[in-house]
Amino acid sequence: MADSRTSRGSAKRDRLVAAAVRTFHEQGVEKTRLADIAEAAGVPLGNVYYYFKTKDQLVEAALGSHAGALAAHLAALDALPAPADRLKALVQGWIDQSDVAARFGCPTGTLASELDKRTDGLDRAAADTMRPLLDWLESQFRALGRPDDARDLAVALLSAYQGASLLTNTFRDPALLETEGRRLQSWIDTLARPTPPGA
Amino acid sequence: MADSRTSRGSAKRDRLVAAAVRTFHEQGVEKTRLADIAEAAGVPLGNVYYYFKTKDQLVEAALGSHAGALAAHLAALDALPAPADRLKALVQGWIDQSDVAARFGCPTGTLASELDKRTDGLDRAAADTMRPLLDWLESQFRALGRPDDARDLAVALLSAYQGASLLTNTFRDPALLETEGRRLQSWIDTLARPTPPGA
DNA sequence: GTCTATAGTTTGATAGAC
DNA sequence: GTCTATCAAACTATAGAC
Repeated sequence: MADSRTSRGSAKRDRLVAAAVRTFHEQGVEKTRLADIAEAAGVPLGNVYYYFKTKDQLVEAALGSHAGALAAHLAALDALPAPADRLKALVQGWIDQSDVAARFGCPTGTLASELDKRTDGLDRAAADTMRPLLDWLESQFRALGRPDDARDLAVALLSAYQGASLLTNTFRDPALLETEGRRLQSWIDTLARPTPPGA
Repeated sequence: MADSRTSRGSAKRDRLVAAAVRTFHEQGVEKTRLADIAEAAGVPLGNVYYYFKTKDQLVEAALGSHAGALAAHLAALDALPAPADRLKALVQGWIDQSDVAARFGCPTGTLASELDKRTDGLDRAAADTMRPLLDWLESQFRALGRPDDARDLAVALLSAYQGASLLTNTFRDPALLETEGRRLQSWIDTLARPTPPGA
């Protein structure tokens, strides 16, 4: 029968990756045991090793999943005609996820923060996952008529989100991210005109 | 001879706390073994348990150390006459630490991010460490003539720093935090006048 | 390809001599 | 108060039957 194989593996492999993404987000990489992922995916522990030789390979697969979801989301936003609307829609997505952020933080950000502590090759992988978003933001600010400081504004916007996610998580208060998100949306509106960047 | 006892213990205990703060920052809590802290403090492993019954007690002590250092720093900033100068001096301190942030992130922020993943009591302790800073920021914005949105501006400023630290760490690039810090300093300057918040 | 059982390590914590 | 030796639990990873 027609199974749902991807280019890299089976449906069971996909279940394992999805379970890894979810469990790493909720518990962190270090506190997550392979048995947790196996259980979440409904797969016996020993069988995990048929698809992933090491725990690190599951971390890499989780990063790849994040990168794919991000690329798909940005492609959807590109359908909007105005760059300011694209940026504000992105921020709206963050606001809509504020409850998740309050409980577990930003999925990509908390993963990056944890991987940054490592000294093996995986500490640079987080940067590769986040760079496309930063590049996309920069291109939007450029289209918005801010070619000179587009990169700085991209860093400022992504920083504001990552920091607000951290505070929202630490204080378990979704309102922090919601308020900051609305502030960022009106800040984006002011940027179309050549006024100093602000919020 | 006169030893340097604190209210809670001996000089050796202080060395252990200092080593814990440093090692947790550089390696993260989960990846740090008690043997790492013992070695960094020059104390045999078994002796650690005379001062701290569990690893979690060392985490609590590290949080307390962060809280104390923060309180001392804010008290020093209070000597400055103008609230805008206090805020900009705080940001300057962040800029001056950008090299450390590039390598290990914000000491308090990365610790909070990691503790947020826990479900025991320690996940709320990070909030207690960060709240005094948020309260201090709020009082500064209030003194700056922004009583209505002082709390939101405090969240915005601390978020910007925490997020910039995360990006700086992820991309191993101190320039990100430096540029964002300067942007925040000029943003603070614009806030004294009743213009919309921005940077 | 799938799964059970278990080997091999690591590590938090303790016992007990000094 | 200090330190060595070691236990017990947890966890990654593998062997090998099916």
